[in-house]
Amino acid sequence: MSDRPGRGHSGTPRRIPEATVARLPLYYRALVDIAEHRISTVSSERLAELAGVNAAKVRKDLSYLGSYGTRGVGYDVEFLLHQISRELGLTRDWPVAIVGVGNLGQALANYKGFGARGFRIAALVDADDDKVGREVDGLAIEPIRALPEIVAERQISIGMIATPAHVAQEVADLLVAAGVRSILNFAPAVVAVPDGVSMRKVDLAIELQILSFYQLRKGGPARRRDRAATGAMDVEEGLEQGLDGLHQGMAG
Amino acid sequence: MSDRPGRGHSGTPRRIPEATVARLPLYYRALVDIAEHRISTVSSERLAELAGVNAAKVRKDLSYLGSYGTRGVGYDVEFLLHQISRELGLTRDWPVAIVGVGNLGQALANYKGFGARGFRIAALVDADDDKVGREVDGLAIEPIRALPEIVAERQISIGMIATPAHVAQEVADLLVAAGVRSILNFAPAVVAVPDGVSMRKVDLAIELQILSFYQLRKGGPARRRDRAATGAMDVEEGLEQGLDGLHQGMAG
DNA sequence: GCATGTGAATAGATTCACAGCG
DNA sequence: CGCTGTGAATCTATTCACATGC
Repeated sequence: MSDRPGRGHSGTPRRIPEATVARLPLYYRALVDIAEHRISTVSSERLAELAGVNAAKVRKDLSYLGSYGTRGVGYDVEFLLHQISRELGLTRDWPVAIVGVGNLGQALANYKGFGARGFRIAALVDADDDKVGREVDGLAIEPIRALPEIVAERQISIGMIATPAHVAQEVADLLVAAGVRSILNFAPAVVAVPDGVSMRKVDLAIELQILSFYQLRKGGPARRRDRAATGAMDVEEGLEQGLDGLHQGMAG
Repeated sequence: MSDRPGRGHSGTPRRIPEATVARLPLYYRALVDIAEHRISTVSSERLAELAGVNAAKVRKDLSYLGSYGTRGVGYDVEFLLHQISRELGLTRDWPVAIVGVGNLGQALANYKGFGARGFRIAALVDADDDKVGREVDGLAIEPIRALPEIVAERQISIGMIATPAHVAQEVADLLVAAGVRSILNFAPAVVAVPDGVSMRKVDLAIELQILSFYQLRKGGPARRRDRAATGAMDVEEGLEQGLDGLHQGMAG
């Protein structure tokens, strides 16, 4: 935009737009899939398809990381995978602490899908002393007052808030005071953090309400008894078959 | 190319920007809190504080719904609450089906926090016949092949995908074929749906990777007292959030 | 020739700043 | 006055379209 961002591999710290950052994980996942199929090169078009975005966006996004493609050919899968991993910090270990070991906290603790790439649950913490000492997935629950030591000793970098909403802010404050600078909040509450601390939220109620908003504006609200005319949206393939692996492990 | 309210619709009077729609639930929640404190009027400034956004945004957002405020005074809490509820469809009942009753599916089924306003779990479905018949939170697990009847009879309007990633697309197709037009996907996979179907995703791995990206750029493993840097995210402005006593608890 | 990389054009969201009105 | 409502300005993101370079 103003000062030459560009060309270089010199130490220019390119500024990557937030929207792009949010899509890098999609490219990462798509590339992992592609790599597993032993495919060595991929076009922006194909990558876009697998990531569920459009090709122009892929090219623009990847161009922020550097010019890693080859004109007329595409992107080298392994190389691009490596670059994106590096940008996302997936080559490191990120110890995570979960605060609040209720239903959700336990589900998170059992979630195997994300331990895979560097995110490792290193602590389970709860304010309820009755829970302290119990094990979940091989990890003992610890008292929340031990947070400062836990964070320091295990170098916790990410805290997940899985408590009831009314203590979410309090927990966030404790995490920040203990030195955590990245927080993922699952509690349905607005939580403020100081500058320098990143905070993202996952809020089921909000998602449902957004869906409800749009559903309301579609043809007919759910009241419809006759699902009549929907023949149009039949999906062709016969999916009545297998569908085996639906069991266990949460999504992922 | 996925959701988006979209075309071919009878004349919608106002078009509400997507970003605004995504914030309405925040205002809704803040207003519920305010109402519980028996406060009858609220300014855009105060509402902004409680919702974690800024006042200009609140006013602009609310202006899309109509001019419901009073200059020099503020917004009538009850009235605004009613308007937003109506826009979000929270005055109706939205039966939800959860597909995939593993760890996450169960956590979702037990999650009491969202049942509060109209979202009611009306079906638990799984492909694993060993699970069929078992009860979770008083609701019996049913076979996925019964989906069409379940959706039709219980007027399911929202489907949640809580299966492993490799069957997510298949499940989405089944939901759509059964008549579901709003989907919330928890599986870490890109899922495509036809026009007219809304689909949102909640992806833990993506959130963690985004946090990891920004954490990497915060200059080192554990530094404190730092300003600048991040640039992109971090929560809106400082707000103190004074309300305590949110109701709805999540997780046990 | 062909797919990337990127300026330019467009669309969308946020913020500013102040007019308008109770 | 005080606070909403909103055009205008700004900033961010997406899309277009084509020159570029393998």
